[in-house]
Amino acid sequence: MTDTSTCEIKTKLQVTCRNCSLSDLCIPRGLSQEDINRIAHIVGRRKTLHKGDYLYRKGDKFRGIMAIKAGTAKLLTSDLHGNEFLTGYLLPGELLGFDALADDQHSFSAVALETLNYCELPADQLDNLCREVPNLLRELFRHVGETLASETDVNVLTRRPADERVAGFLLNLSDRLSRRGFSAIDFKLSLTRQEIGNYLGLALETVSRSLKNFEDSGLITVHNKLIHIADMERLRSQYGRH
Amino acid sequence: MTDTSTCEIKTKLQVTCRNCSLSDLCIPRGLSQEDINRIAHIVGRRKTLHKGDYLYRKGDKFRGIMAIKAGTAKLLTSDLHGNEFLTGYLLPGELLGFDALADDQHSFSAVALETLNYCELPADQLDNLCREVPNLLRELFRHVGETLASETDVNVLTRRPADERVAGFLLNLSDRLSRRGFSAIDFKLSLTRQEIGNYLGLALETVSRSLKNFEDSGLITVHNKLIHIADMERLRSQYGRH
DNA sequence: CGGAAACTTGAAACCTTTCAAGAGTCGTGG
DNA sequence: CCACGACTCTTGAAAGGTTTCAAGTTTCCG
Repeated sequence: MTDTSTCEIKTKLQVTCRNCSLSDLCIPRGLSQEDINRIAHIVGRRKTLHKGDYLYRKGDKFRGIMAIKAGTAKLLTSDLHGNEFLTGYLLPGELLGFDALADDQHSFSAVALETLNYCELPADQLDNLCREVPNLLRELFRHVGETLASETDVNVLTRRPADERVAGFLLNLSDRLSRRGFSAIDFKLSLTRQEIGNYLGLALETVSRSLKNFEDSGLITVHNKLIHIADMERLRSQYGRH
Repeated sequence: MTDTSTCEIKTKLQVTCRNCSLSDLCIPRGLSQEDINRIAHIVGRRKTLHKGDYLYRKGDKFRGIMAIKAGTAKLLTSDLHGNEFLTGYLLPGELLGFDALADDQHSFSAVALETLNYCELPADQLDNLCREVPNLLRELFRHVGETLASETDVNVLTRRPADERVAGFLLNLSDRLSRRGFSAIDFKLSLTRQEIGNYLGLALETVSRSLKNFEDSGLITVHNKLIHIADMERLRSQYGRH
């Protein structure tokens, strides 16, 4: 019993932004300790979802900005003909919800790719909070800007040949993971080949073949969803874009 | 002499947001008359550029948000290999500069495609102005959201076949023009086939062929850069996405 | 363990690009 | 005002990369 309650206290403590291991990564970067405290009691407690659960659905009213604490998510949208498009892949520490900024309702659906933890900055308190914490506004804008930039990256990437797209995808992932404290050379893809292909505008078979190419060239090793980057230098120089 | 000075006064009056013919379209939408007045004296006077002039260059420090009053502009970026990418095409009444939000320096270059008029909301006054005019903040966020949404649109579009991409480009243009009071069925492309192709991830010859296809099908007529949409219904139903 | 889903691999089909040549458009200067 | 040259656009044919189709293998999960 005491064990359980200790555990509960720990969990509660973890909920606050101040103690969050991701505090440098999601919103609070660039905010003072005082700022963070003020945000902490407004950010909702951490919530948990499971694989396939929706964080929100296309058309939903904007509820707030969400920060992924653990797990990954994908963003989906579709056109009239029923074609589905995977428009985003979110990692722990990344923010989502900006797709509702234009008209207050989401243009994407967000789906958990595995068990997922997140917390939320409620929309109805954003205004007040921004007034109280001036730096928060700048941080939010910066995040939207990053979202915009990453959208452009994919945009530019999909005008390149298949191998470059897949390599760009791996390098982008590697970069984002390492910035968040994960390994830059060993990671697991939560997306299927089909989903990666959808994201990059390629057939799933082409993704498979590109990965094979890289493996044959000694750039990476692939074990199903597990990727190991064996020669980052060469991968970058052959296929890198920045 | 009196004539000239009258003309000058007119020009000066036109400079303020209050009298701007685009007031419903750029920032002030959703702002009260009072709000607009407060913005008006901060927005710089209208500036003029000519074809090929830069509004800003990739790497430039963020100076502020710009609103195009007359003329069009393109957004360019490039990768390490020197490949250039056209990532945007801006019409009168549209805002640009958001590509500097992430790290305070522009990730695109913005180039005038013809004689261009614009005004500017200076970066160093954005904070103060947002404090004074609470609705402005929401408007700005809404605009960033729209920029994000249109980026996604292109993203999704470039995963479709060539004809659909070109049709989507025309429909998008038609829609944006009509929302700004221009004809939805007769308009001039300021971009070359090469640039359209770059924007859509197609060879310039493919753009030319797609336009030819539409013309042969009676959907549009083309006279060099002049486009006339002859059968909007069919164009939409065959190639539309929303 | 068994079935469904995911992945790999090969070959043919298809769409888009590339290459090439000619026609049209535009701006400038004689 | 016409001519010239540069740039843009069109059009055809061949080349090339990616997709589709198909079949077999592996992985995952109940």
